[in-house]
Amino acid sequence: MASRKKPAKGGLTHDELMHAAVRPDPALQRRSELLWDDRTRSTRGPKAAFTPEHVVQAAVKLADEQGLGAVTMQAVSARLGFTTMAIYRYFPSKDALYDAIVDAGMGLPPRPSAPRNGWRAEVTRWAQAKREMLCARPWLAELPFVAAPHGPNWLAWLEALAVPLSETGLSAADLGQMISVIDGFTRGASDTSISLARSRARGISEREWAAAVGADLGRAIGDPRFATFAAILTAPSDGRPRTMAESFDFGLQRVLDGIERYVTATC
Amino acid sequence: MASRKKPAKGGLTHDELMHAAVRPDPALQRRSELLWDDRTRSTRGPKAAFTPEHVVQAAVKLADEQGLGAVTMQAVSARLGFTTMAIYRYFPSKDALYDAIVDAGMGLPPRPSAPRNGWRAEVTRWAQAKREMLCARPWLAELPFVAAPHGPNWLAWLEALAVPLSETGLSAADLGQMISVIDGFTRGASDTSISLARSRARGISEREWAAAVGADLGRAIGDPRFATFAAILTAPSDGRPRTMAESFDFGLQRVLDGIERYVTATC
DNA sequence: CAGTACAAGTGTATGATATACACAGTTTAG
DNA sequence: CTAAACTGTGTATATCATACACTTGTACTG
Repeated sequence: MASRKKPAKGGLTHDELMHAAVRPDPALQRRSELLWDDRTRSTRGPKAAFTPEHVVQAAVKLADEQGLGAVTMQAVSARLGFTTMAIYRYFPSKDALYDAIVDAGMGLPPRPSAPRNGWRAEVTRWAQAKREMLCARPWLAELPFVAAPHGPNWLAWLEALAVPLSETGLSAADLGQMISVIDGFTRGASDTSISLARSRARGISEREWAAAVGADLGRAIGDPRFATFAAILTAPSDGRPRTMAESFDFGLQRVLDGIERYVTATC
Repeated sequence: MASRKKPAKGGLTHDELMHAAVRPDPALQRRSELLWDDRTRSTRGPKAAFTPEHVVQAAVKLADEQGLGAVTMQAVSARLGFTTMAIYRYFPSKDALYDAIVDAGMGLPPRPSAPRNGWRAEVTRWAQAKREMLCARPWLAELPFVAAPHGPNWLAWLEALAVPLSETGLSAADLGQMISVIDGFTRGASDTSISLARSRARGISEREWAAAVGADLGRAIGDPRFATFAAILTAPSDGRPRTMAESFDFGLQRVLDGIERYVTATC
């Protein structure tokens, strides 16, 4: 019973987070190490029939094909042709396996485009790629993303964003802020598309999904509590309907406008 | 086995979503109705010992105190003093209960401030309030938010954002876009704070949490693959460390700058 | 007023799941 | 050669969601 009612705006600063170097508690430490360590194989005992990598791949495939719910220890081991408990030789718990498939599922970010087009174009490419990655693996968003240890692929995505952003000439502190802004926007603004992708993976058609969401939103129409929002919903289209990808790009450009203004004012 | 590999950028437009009025599939429809219907009590049979509202409150309290994992049908019913199966008289499944606690957990948005301060100030207030709400109930972000039916509180938050935004004079279509931008940013940019809040609810101290995350990020330092990002991490502080709330506000102002620029250019 | 149809809470059963634990077989350091 | 260390297996347990049948209470119907 660990009830805490304190508001979450404690005094923790960005610096304190960024520069923390203390050893974390052993359990988390262990989970993190599984993402990084070389799994140096000690010599004795029988050769392992497979590697943690195989386990992760099997789990990712299951999640891709049948959703995160299908990723059970039994299903993963069956997929590998072994009994349930065999997996525990490679991952100490299901949570540890989840950590691993989060990082593996993210994959690597796209390579920077050959002739550098300026930071805005590169950042746009990055955000689109990240959004597409999230939509291609909608189960990633079902996991408590940020809570999981940040593995190598995770860092690779951040690096791929940091590189073009650095061209702006902003200070390191400001760059850190802008990374948060862009990454946060990208994740948050992809949610609806992710939801659609998840439904699709479950065999629900786009039409059915839109009908369900539309019906929910439609409850606002006629309800005086939601008059303004309803007016936005029911307004006649302005003639150029947008796909979700186009909507995302539109929003992204607004965000980048804001960043650009800061860059111009600062540098 | 419903494997789909198609990229998620299908042709679904914002309009098609917004104006969908078809009836959704019956299961989803049922779940949605539980959030809205008046639960008109039919006359026969014994009086119900409690109401769905009681169930939801018990579940929310459990989640607040011990995390989402503590919300089991058994725990909720025990909290109400009844046997496990009693709950099924009120909610047909755990998913339906989850839908209900998502909406209940969001609560109502803050009332608009008495003297209108202009859309920017109001939107800022809104985003801060939403962020604080998410941090106060970090378990909300563990649920597949957007996938759940959108209940009355959900719509109330959207309405509370739509009202000040309408002052900008943007078209309905653009307003819809801006709502997505702001809401998406707010959710995405709160993730780190939410993660911290969740750890705190589990009894992990701020210091321990920072140590764990810091250790993960610290792996980038010295690794040539993440040189740029590492440089940002290790750069000396610029003298004014920021709390997470302050970081959020900074990012929010950049986003609003971008929106403002569009407003100025358009209206 | 009688009785019956329906509703509410209960008890028990089932199947899925994570994971602890002890075991048997395997390989190699010493 | 032998024992230590490791591998996969089999079995057991605890926790859940949830189906189903049952008992009891209530108020509408005749």
